[in-house]
Amino acid sequence: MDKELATHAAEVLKAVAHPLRLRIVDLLAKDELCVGEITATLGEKQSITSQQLTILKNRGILASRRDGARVFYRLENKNVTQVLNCVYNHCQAKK
Amino acid sequence: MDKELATHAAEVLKAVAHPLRLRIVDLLAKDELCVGEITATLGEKQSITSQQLTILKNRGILASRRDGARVFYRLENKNVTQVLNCVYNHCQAKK
DNA sequence: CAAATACATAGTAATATTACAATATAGTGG
DNA sequence: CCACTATATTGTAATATTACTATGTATTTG
Repeated sequence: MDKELATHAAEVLKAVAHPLRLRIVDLLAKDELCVGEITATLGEKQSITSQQLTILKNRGILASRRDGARVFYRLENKNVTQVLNCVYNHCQAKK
Repeated sequence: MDKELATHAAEVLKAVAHPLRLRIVDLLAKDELCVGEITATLGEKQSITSQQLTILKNRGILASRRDGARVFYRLENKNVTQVLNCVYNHCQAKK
């Protein structure tokens, strides 16, 4: 297996290998949402949510658009959903 | 999405979110191999390879058995292969 | 038992990640 | 412009990860 591919794949995996980031991606799988909605839905602090949104955006998982005072985030890398489904199926199968 | 599921899924993702660990898992997808073979095939240092094998074993991804002086590692968590295939497909699709 | 081979672990310095509080910036309405 | 809402960023301490060297342990062979 290609070393470069491994490095790239590891970056993608690291990007989502965090409980809050996983929940954010899961939440945005359906529609785009603004930061306030994401924060409220997940019950996390504003600054932490924003921080993790920035990480996901920088790593190409999410994209954002500003609409007035609000910023909406959406899933940019749709393939990530499939990766997560695999992991979820695996986790639930283990129960 | 369940917070607990997110935490568990994140742990699995973190376990494989490392270039060398990904290459190890990929290598062991076919058969079990001993540490020496893994080290030689991947061209990494012995101690680092052993360290990463231990991490993968502790996190339930691999299992091992001793046969004389050698220790063979094998994929214990077969579901991980599917997760990795998703990531690889994604990475290659992006090219 | 001694030497050699195979593997694991300890110690460590550099770096990355995390959660948090505090503050800054952008936009809206009056 | 002012107050308010919405989001982003900064600074920081705690913790985790990484790569590496050196050393330890287990096993086989002579």
